[in-house]
Amino acid sequence: MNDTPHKLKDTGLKVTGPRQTILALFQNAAQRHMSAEDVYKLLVSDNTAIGLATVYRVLTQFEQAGILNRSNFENGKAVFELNEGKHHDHIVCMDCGRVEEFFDAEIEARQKKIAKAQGYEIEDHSLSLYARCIKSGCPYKK
Amino acid sequence: MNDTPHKLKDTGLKVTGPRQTILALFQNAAQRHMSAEDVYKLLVSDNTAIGLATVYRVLTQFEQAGILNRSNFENGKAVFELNEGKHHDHIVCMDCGRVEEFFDAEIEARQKKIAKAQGYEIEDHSLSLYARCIKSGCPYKK
DNA sequence: GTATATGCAAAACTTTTGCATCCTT
DNA sequence: AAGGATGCAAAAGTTTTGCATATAC
Repeated sequence: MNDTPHKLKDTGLKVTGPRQTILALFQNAAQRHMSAEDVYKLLVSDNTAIGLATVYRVLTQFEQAGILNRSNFENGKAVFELNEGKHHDHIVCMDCGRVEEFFDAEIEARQKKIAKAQGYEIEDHSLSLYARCIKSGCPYKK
Repeated sequence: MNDTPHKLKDTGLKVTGPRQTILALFQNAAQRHMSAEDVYKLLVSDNTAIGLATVYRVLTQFEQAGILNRSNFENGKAVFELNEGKHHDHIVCMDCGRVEEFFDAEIEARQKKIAKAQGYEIEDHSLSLYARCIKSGCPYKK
C-alpha cells in the first residue's frame, strides 16, 4: 500500500524521514499544488519537525528525480505537484487560487511547429491561464 | 521625434526625468526585454543616477499605464517590454537567453474554448516556450 | 564507518516600503 | 503652494548556503 520507500529508492535518494513524510504529503494532501511554504505549514500543523531549508532541498531533489513538477505562477512562488507522467497546463482561478489542469494536443502540436519555424527546438514550456470561475463551486465568486 | 513627454502625459503620469529616461531606454535599447536590474545597470553604465527603488516604481507604473508589459520567465525575475498593442507569447532560448515573440490565433482560440469548457473566463494568460536555437545566430549554440 | 541528509542561522536575491527631500504642475 | 516623485536605507518575501550534528546504508 505504502510504496513511498520504493519510489524513493528507485531514484537513488536515501530513504529518510523528511523525504518519506513530504512525499506522503503530496500523495495524500487535499491540495495537489503546493508551494514550499504550504508544505512547511502543513508539516508544522502536523507537529512534524522538518526545517524549511530541508523542505526546499527535498522539493528540488524530487523535481530533479522526476517525482514532482515545479510551476511558476504569477505570484512569484514556485508550486509543486506530483508528476504522474501526463504533461498538462494550468488554469489558475484569480478569485480563489484554485488550480485546475488541462491538456490540449492541438496547442502542443502548434507550439512545436511554431518553435521549429522560428529555429528552435522546444525543451520545455509553460502555459497558464489566469481566469475567473463562472461556475458555482468557487467560494470567492463575485 | 521624441514623443516621450506626450506618451507620459497621456497616462496622467507626471513628466519627470527618471520616467523620460526609462521610457527612452525601452524605446532605444538594444534588447527589447529587460528586468529591473537590467534597466538599473544600463542607467548606471550611462552615468544616470536613478535609484533602484525608483526603477521598480516606474516599471510598475508603466505597466499599470499600459506602456510596458510584464512577463515572468522561469528565472524568477520579472522582465518588461514596450507594449505595442499586439499580444504575443515568448520563446526563450535556454542557451543564450534571447527572447523571441510569436502569436498564434489558433492557440489563443483554443485557450478560450478550454477555459470556457472548464467553467472559467480567461482574464490573462502566459505561454512561454523554453527552447534551444537550431539556427546559426545563437552565440551560445552548442 | 562513511557518505549523505538535516537543522539552524545567516545570507542571497528580488521587490517593496517608510520617510525626508525635491520637483512638476 | 501642494501633491506627487525620488533617493536612500531598511524591510519583506522567497530561496539558498555554511556548518556542525545526526542518520542511512
